[in-house]
Amino acid sequence: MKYNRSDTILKLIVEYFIKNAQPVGSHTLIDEYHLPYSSATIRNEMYALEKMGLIEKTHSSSGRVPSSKGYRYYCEHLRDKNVDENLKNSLQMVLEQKVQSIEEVIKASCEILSHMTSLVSVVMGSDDGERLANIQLIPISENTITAVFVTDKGYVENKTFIVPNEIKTEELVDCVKLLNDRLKGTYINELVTKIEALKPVLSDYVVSHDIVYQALLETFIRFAGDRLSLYGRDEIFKQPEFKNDTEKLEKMLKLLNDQSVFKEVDDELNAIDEKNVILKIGEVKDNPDVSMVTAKLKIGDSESSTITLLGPTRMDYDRALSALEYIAEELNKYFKDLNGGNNGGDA
Amino acid sequence: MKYNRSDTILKLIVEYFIKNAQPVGSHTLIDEYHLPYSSATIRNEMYALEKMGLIEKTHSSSGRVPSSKGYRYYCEHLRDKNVDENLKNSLQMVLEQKVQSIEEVIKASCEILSHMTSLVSVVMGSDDGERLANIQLIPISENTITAVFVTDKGYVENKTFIVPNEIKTEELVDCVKLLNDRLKGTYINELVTKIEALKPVLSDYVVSHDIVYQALLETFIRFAGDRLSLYGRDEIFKQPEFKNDTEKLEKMLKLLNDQSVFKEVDDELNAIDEKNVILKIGEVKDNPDVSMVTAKLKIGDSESSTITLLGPTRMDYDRALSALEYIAEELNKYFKDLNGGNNGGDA
DNA sequence: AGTTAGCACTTGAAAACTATGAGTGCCAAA
DNA sequence: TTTGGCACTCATAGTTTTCAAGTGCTAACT
Repeated sequence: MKYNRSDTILKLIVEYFIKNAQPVGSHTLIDEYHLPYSSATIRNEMYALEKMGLIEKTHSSSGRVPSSKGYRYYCEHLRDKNVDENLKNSLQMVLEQKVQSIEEVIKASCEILSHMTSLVSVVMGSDDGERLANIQLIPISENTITAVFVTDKGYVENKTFIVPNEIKTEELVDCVKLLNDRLKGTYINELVTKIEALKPVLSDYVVSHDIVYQALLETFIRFAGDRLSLYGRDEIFKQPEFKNDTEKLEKMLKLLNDQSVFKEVDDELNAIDEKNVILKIGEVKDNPDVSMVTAKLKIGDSESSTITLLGPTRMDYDRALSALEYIAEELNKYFKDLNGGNNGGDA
Repeated sequence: MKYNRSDTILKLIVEYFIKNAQPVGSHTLIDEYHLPYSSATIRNEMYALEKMGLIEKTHSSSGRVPSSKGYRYYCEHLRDKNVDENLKNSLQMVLEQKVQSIEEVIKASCEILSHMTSLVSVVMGSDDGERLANIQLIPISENTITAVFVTDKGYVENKTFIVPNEIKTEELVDCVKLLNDRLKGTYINELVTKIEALKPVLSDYVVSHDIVYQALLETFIRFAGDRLSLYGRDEIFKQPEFKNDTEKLEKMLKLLNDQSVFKEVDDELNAIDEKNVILKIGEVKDNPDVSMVTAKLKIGDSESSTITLLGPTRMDYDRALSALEYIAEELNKYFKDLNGGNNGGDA
C-alpha cells in the first residue's frame, strides 16, 4: 500500500522508534530508509506532524518520539497487518491436537503469543452472571474434608476443612444432595444470602450442621471474583524500558495482578458490540509507560472472557495486534466448532 | 545475655548493616552504640574478625560487611530471639476464628509473616507419596464437562473439556464410579500407567470411551507436581538492594517461581530429622544476593510441606527466624489440635 | 600486654566541568 | 516547494576535582 509523504514519515518514525527505543532525527530517518528527500524537508514534515500532536520531542533539540495519538493513528491507518507464519503454524499445531482441556489450549496459545511478541499475555474470565453448578464434599482423611465448588463456567474453587468429629459417609452423601438441590443454579453473588436461609434446614440433615454452615459461609463470602491467568511474565525483563528502571518495572508487575485493569476493559468491550479489540496506549491506570491490547474470547457459553497482551508503550503494535487478532479469532472458531455450533443459551 | 568484646562487635556490625545497608566503620560503630573503646581497638578486633572470615571489606579502605559465615554465626550464637508481640497477637486472632479452611489459615498467617518481616512468604506442598482420592466429572453445559481430581492431601486439579456428543447423565455416573473404584488410592506418579491398563475396560462402560481416555491421559501426564503459594510478593520492592538493581530484582523474582528451590530445601529438612529450620545465606541457586529461611509445616497427614521466608542476604535474620519459628510452631500445634491428636496413618 | 592517639594513605561517590554530536529552526537561494 | 547552510540547544559521556569515611601502622601510654 502507498501512503502520502507525511504518513510515510510518521510510519517510519513509529517503526524506527519501536525497533530502536531511540528518538528519531531527520538525518537518521534518511540514512536508515534511504528516503529521497533532504533532511530539511523531513524536518518540515516533522514540524507539521508535531503540530498535529502525532509526535513529540523529548527536549527542545531532540529527535522525535511518537505520542499516544501517533501510535493510535499508526495502528488504525499505517500498520502492515501481516500475521507471522510461524505463529500460524505453531497455533495450528496446538489446535490439531485431539482431546484437550480448555485450560491447556489457552495455556499453549498464550505461550505462543507471548513468545512471538515478547509481551505478557493475560486471560481473564469474568464472573458476570456466573452460577453455581455443583458442590462436592470429599473426605480425604479421617477428619479432613475437601469441599469443591464448580460454577457453570467451569471455574473450580476448593477449600479443605479439618472437622473435629468423624463424619459418617451417609451423612455426607445426604448433605451433598441437599446442598446441590438447594444451591445449584444460584448466582454466586447471591450465595451468602441463600446459605443463610438454608441454615435451619441443614440442622435436620446433618449432625454437625454448624460446622458445615460456617464452612460454606466462609467459602461463599470469599468466592473468587474475576480470574486472571498470566503467561510469559518473564518477557517483561527483555524490554529495555523496564530493564533499566526499577520504578517502572515495579508498577508494571503490580498492574499484572490488578484484576480491575482487565475488568474495566472487559466492560468496555461488552458495551460496544461491534468492537472486538481495544487498544490502551500509555493510559493503563494512569501509567504512561504501559500499553495493552485486548480481545474478546468466546469460550463455550461464557461471553465475557478476554485475552490481553501487555507491554511497554513502545511495543510492536503491528505484531501484537496481528497476533492477538489472529489467535483470538482462531480460538473462538475452535471453541465454536467444538461446541458443534450448538450454543446452549444463557439460561 | 553478655557476650565477649569480639562477639559484641560482630553482633553490632551485623545489626548495623542489616538496619542501614551500609558498610560499617570503626568510628560509626562507636558513635552509634557508644562503645567504651577507642576506634583503634575496634579496628584491631575487626581485623581479627576479618581473619576469621566473619566480616569482609568491599574495597581496601572501606568499612566492614558481614560475610555469609558471619551471618550464620550471628544467627546461631548472637541473635536476640525475641518474638514481636504484634505478631503473636495477630496470629492468635487468626487462629481463634471458628471454622476455617486450611487455605485461609495459611494465607492469613503468611500475610502476617510477610507484613511483619518485609519478606516474601512461600508455602510449598510437595507431592511426595501423594495419592488420588477422588475423581468427579461434572457436566456444566450441554457439551462441556469439568473434571475434578482431588488427592489425599487435599490438592485439587481441574480441567474443562468440550465433548462433541451429548453425554447421558447415567453414563457419566457409571464412568465416575468406575474411575473411582479403579483409581482411588493410586500414587499420582503411577496414574498414567494405571489409566493405560484401564483403557479396554472403559469401552465396556462408556460410549465415548476414547474421549474420556484421552482426557484422563492428558490430565495425568501433566498432573501438577509440587505446589507453591506466594504471599507478600510486593515486599521485595521495599528492599533497597532490589530497588536499585533490576538484574538482582529479576533474578529474585525468577527464584520465586522455581519449584526446585523449595523442593531441595524440603528434601534437606526431611533428611535430617532433628532439624526444623534451614538457613540458606547467599547460597540460593548460586545467587549471592538472596537468603531464605525454611521451616517444616505439618498439616494433617502430610509431612512434607514447608514454609519459607525469602529476601535479600541482608535480611533481618533475628526477626525472620523468630517470626518463622513461632508461626510454624503455632500452626503445627493448631493443625494437630484440630486433628484431635488423631493421626490418620499413612494409608 | 593491651589500648589508644596520631598520621599517612586509599577509595568510592558526588560534584563540577568539558567536550561531543545528534538534533532543531530558520532563512535565503535553487 | 525543496534544499543547503548555519547558529543554537541540550542530553550524554568522559574527565577531573573534592570530600568524607575508611584503613593499617607505629609509637606512646596505662
